[in-house]
Amino acid sequence: METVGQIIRAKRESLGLLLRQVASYLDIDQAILSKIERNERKPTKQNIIKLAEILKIDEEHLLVQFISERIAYEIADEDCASKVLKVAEQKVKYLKSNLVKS
Amino acid sequence: METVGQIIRAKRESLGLLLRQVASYLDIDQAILSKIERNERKPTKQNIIKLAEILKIDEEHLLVQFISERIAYEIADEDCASKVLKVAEQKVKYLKSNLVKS
DNA sequence: TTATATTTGACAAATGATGTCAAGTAAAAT
DNA sequence: ATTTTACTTGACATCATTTGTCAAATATAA
Repeated sequence: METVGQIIRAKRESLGLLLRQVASYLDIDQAILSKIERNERKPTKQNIIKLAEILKIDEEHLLVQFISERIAYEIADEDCASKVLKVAEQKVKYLKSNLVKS
Repeated sequence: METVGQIIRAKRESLGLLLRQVASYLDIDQAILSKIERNERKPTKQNIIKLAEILKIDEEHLLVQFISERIAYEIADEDCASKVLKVAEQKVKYLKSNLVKS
């Protein structure tokens, strides 16, 4: 299963872009991008949005991969991980139905 | 839908326990427990485990409520929340199948 | 070798999590 | 109506995590 870092690196290389080019577009140091691609650092949501732009990846798809990856790591060590996700879905539905406009 | 804070407060009151009694068992200030019960602070996982003990709540049930609540708040504002949870489930399965013993 | 690209680790700043404390409020008992 | 008891509130401290910078080390390619 491909990680977000792997997706990014593969796409960046296939486009022939350098770390420093992409990093400068994201306005971060290339060291950080290098670490993001090797799963040593986690990108911010803004990083993901910019990366989707410059690498021509569907933004929602990349965001879904990113957030679900974060959640998966959060709960992978719990016995009840699967139950947690089911209950979370119910809670999300409940929260969305009661969302107040900011 | 009941929050973890509400579950805890209801159970504590039904057992006739005081904030300071339960807080001392958790080894935290009663101010924190008061805030936890009113969803102003988030309990730690250890808090939850101790709370399940002293309040005679099934530990796994309370943990599931706690973790899923955290996740639900994390993603409730995303359009793709439901998709995120589905993908997260796949990723969890993948991670669990590759878990290395510590 | 030289130049270019990437990786690594030490460090710093900002943010968030976690807790203490004491003063404030509310409710109940005397 | 005072006093006591329980709870709430907000200012503050401490510590961990996140997020970033930078320069040296390494690897790759000319």
